[in-house]
Amino acid sequence: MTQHDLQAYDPSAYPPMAVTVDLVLMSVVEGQLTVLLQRRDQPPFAGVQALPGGFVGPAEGLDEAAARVLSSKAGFGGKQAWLEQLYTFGSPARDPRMRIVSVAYFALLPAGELAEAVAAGQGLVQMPLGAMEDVLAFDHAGIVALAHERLKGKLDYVPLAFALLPALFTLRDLQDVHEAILGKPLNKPAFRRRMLDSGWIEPTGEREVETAFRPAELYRCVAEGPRV
Amino acid sequence: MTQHDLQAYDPSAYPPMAVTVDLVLMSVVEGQLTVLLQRRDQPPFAGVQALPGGFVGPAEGLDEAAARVLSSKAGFGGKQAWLEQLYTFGSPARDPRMRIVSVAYFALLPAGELAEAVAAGQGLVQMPLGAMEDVLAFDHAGIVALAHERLKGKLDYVPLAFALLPALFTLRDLQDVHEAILGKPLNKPAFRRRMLDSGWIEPTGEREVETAFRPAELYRCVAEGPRV
DNA sequence: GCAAAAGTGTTGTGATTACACCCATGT
DNA sequence: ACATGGGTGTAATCACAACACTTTTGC
Repeated sequence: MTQHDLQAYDPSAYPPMAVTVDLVLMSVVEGQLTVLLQRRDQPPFAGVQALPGGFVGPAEGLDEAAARVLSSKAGFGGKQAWLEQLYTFGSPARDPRMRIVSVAYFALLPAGELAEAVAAGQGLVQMPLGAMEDVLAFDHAGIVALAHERLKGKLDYVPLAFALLPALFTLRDLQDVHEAILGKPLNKPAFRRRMLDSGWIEPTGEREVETAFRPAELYRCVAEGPRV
Repeated sequence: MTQHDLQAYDPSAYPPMAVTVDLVLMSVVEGQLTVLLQRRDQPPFAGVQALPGGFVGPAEGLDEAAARVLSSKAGFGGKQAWLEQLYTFGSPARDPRMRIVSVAYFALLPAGELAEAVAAGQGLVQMPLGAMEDVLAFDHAGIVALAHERLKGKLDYVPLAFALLPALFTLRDLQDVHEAILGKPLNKPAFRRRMLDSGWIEPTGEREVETAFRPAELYRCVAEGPRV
C-alpha cells in the first residue's frame, strides 16, 4: 500500500473484487466434531452443501460481517460464541462466476445451540467431520480441514474448548470435547490435573443431577477469549 | 457464499472493494530482528514509514501477488524466501481514502539479501523491531507486532529460522537468530541438541574460514517450508 | 451390597535444562 | 603456551502419562 497511491485515487484503476466471509461453524455433537452446512439452491454447485457465508458490507468490518452471518444463521438468543479469523482464500479460479476473495472464520458453539439452528429449518444441516468426503462446494472442504487443524493446534494453549460446552460442565464433558477434537482418547487423571492446573476453570460446588450413578462436580470457565 | 447468488450475478449489487497485500519483510541483522519499510511520498501519511505492498491483480492469486511484491521490492536474484499469509485486515476506517481490504503476509530473508534491497536505493529502509515506536502509517504497527508474535509462536515447531540464514551456517548463527526472535538468551548445549535432534539440519563437513579462533562446523537445512 | 463412574495417590519415563568440562585453533 | 569460542558429558529438574486405588451415589 505505498507506491500505488495514484491508482488508489482513480476508482477504475484498481481491480474491484467482492469480499465475502465464510464460516466454519463447529460443535461437538455426541462425541463427534460437527460442522453446520447449507445446501446451495443456485448454480454453481446447486444442491451441494457449502459453508454459510455472505458479502462484506461497504461500511462493515470483517469481524463484524462474520458476526452478522453467524447470528443470522445460528440466530442464538444473546449467547456468546467463539469467533476467530482462519485464513483468506483468493484464488482467481475458486468461484467460476466472478472474482471473490473470501475471508474464512471459524466459530464454536455448544451442541445445544447448533441443534437449535438446525431445528429452525432454514435449510441448515449438521454433518460430522468424518462423514464429509469431498461433498462440499468450491474449496470449502479444504477450509474445513484447515479449521480442524487450527482447532487441534490451539486446543492446549487457548481456552477454546469451553465455547463448545454449556456454561456449567463436568470434567468428563470437557474431556469428551478434547477427545472429539483430537480424535484420540486421553488419560483421565492426567487430563484432570492439566485442566485444574491451567487456571481456566473453577469449581462451582454444584453437582450434576439425575445421573444414574455418582454425580460429578460442575465447573465454570473463567478464561477469556474472542467471544462475540 | 450461499444465499446471495442473485446479488453475485449483478456487478452493482455487491460492494466492490480494493484488495491489497502488505508485506512484513523481516530479517535478523546484527542480532536484531529488523523490518523492511518504505517511506510514503503521498498523503495520507506522506513521509511516514509503511509496509511495502500493492494491489492484487484481477487474475492474480493472493500468494502470487505477495510473491510479486516481494520480488519487486527485494528483487533478489532467483533465491528463495519464506512467505506466509499472516492475517487479513478490513476495518472500514483503516484507510481514509477508500475501502481497502488488506491481506498481510510475512516474509523472511537472510540479512544479506535485506541489505541488498536497501542498497538498491528504492527508498527502502531497514528498522529494528525495537526501534519503531508507533511511527508507522495506517495500522501497520499492529501488523508488525502480530508478525512478531506469529514468528515467536512457530519458531519451535516450524523450520522458519533457516530462511533468515544463508545456505550454510553454524549452530551459533542459528542460535543468534533464535535469540533475536525470542528476545532472550538460550542455553547453548540444550539448543544444540534440540536442533541436532530436530532432523532439520545436517552437517556438511565443511568449516568456517577466517575465524580468529577455532572454526565452527557449517550446517545445511534439510527441512522444507513455504518458500517462494 | 453391588455396579458404575467420580476422583486421588504413587510411580515411572521422556524431554529439557543447567553446569562443568574438554577440545581445537590462531596468535 | 594461552586465550577464545566450539563442542560434549553428566546430573538434576520438570511435565506428563500410566496404573492402581479409594470414594460416592443410585438401584
